[in-house]
Amino acid sequence: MHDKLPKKLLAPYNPKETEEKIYKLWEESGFFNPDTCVKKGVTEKDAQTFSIILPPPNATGVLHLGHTLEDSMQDTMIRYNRMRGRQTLWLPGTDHAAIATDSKVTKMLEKEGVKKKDMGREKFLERVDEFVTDSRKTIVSQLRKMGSSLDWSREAFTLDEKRNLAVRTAFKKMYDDGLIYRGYRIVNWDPKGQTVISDDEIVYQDKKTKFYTFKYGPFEIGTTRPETKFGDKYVVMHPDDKRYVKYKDGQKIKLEWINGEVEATVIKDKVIDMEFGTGVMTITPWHTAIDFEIAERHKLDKEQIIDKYGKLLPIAGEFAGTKIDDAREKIVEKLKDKGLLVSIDENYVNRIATAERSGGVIEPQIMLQWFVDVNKKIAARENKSLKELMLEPVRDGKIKILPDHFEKVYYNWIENLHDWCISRQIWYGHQVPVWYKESGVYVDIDAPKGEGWKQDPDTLDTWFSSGLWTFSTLGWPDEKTPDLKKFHPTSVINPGYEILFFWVARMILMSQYLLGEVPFKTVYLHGILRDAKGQKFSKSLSNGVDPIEIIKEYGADALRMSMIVGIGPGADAKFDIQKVKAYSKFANKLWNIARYVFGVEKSGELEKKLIAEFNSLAKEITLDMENFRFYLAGEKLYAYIWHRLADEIIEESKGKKEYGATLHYILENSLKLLHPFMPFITEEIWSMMPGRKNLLMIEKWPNHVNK
RNA sequence: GCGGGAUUAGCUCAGUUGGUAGAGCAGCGCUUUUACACAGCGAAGGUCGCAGGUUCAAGCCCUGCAUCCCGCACCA
Repeated sequence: MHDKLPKKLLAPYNPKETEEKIYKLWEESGFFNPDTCVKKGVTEKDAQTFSIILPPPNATGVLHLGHTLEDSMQDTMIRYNRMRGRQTLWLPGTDHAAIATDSKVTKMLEKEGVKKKDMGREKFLERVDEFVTDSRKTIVSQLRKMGSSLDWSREAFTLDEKRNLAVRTAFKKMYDDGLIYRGYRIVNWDPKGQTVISDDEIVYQDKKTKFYTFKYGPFEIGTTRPETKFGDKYVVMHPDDKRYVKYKDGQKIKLEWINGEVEATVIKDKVIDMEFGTGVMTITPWHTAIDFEIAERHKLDKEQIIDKYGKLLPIAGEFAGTKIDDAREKIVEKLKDKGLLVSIDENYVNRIATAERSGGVIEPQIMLQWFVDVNKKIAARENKSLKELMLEPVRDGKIKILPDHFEKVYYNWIENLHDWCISRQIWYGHQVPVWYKESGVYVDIDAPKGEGWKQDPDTLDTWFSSGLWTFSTLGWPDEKTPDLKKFHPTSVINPGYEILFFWVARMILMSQYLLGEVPFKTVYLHGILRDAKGQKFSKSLSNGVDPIEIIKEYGADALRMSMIVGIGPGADAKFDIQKVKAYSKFANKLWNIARYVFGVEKSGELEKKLIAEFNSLAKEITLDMENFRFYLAGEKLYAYIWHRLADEIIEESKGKKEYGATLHYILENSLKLLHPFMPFITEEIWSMMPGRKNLLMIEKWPNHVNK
């Protein structure tokens, strides 16, 4: 009975021999490109569209296991929708990831003993480009190994020429509308990375810090940072604090301080917490955000104490030029000698702000930077602010966030949102499209004509360009491209929840403002993939797993299934190789089912009961697919194919010839339902099926379940 | 402080609108009877964190509590 069967079907399933070959077949068919599908009559010209823009992986290195979670999910959606006959586009790209890449290459150079500054901007950028080109190649090849049916003809990069034009156009428009401004604000300065970063790029760490209490004239003040206290000449308390009623707002008091006598001014402000410490504090407006606000409110002087490198300025007198960490104890010593030290609390826990990328301790500074105003009313958008433009589509359901509790998290974030600092003092990225000449400032898409104009050396926050991603990839700023009309707003975006604010929010901002429409209809968030112990994958733990190694051993299909089944939307997942193993066994099971069924003659009537049972399963699965319940659909298919079809239906059919047609029917349609999940093996079996014409990837999803 | 989540079999996790608890892995017994030992059959294993409430019916809804996790925030 095995005479007619292909030889390879007689051996256990071997994904290694199959997957590369199959991917090539798909790619050569051109069906990853929706235009080709229409041209070749696979998809109707006026069919509904379905589009996903791939969250562009950072071009800082290779893909890790976490990416495969995303790839599996999206390819499953894409393949399902393609089979449903929709014009389906999955657009690939990579992210230049400005700060991350800049600091990575800087570190590589340091290892070689080369200093970035000696190299110069141009040479450094050449070196970064080399590195990035390499990374991008690796990433693309990894995406192919996962079986991702991405339309490579549309591949984009967040820092290529087209995207740069989009960035400059967006900047210019926002500047003209008064949404982008340049100003002196208190910003997060990273002394280690020598750049400003946004609020979202800060990581807070709890750290035991000494909490000092000093005598300050008639008051006692608390601080964790004595080294900032040189310039303190305002002493602030709550207007309702009964302990200090005899001191009046504006009253001047002479007192002895670190470097001699100073004249302090009493300020009354409600921001003070009477319960904390002594209820009195002095302020350092240049280096603390809240102090800055108090100073603004009361129009007080602001003095810089610490420079860009974390060293004390001449205002510190004898301590000038000392690094702040070295100065601290010495200053405390001096105050102690002067009899001004009251107490030291050794167990105080402070929240230290550090830079996400460099790890440097943030030193707030007042600096001239570029900002996006999130509160300004925009005439062209019905006088709504960017904040409102971000809130509205989620509030009124134009954008659905899954799982939906993240909608609350999103609102909470927007309510606390401050102006977005977009300029960075690094070299790699989109350079700010602003030119200066003496007192002249020129903002435009292209450089001004004439001599002597110098471009702003700063680059833009990487998320500024990522914010444009859903439409900059489809042709914008050219608003008439067929792609933009057809595929925007996109159907789904599928990032991890950790970039809901960084990215998803910024895309909504940009799209709402620049296009007046949402960037996507559904945000399907996924969780973080952790190791078997529940730890994050990280280099310092060296617990990384190379997805390519897993694919080599178990096949991409098995890896994909393990990334989908049992992982609910937004849920973190622990990676266990046992799960991959289990699905590689499932692949083999399917292989054996095919061997058996292909050996049975396709005869007899369809068994009504079995067909009805299968069709109702297909219907259920279709519903699950439409409602983003892939984790359920995959599990149901697994259970049906193994424990119903193989264990029961096939067993009962043995020795009964009339089951042939039924078995063929069920197998054929099971392959279709399973294809979005396990594309390689299903396509391979399909290719061996007698009488098959097309690739499985463009077969129609079982019809009878369509409404 | 504000906000969100988790708590289900030894482990990892599902459980779609409330209707007699599920999977994978591990583990136990049997089976080498061929589509498949990358297998089959069978058994075992859960007071669904705790305490109330709503309901004919609750893992699922409501209230409170406990433990853990994660965001956000200008406590010096």
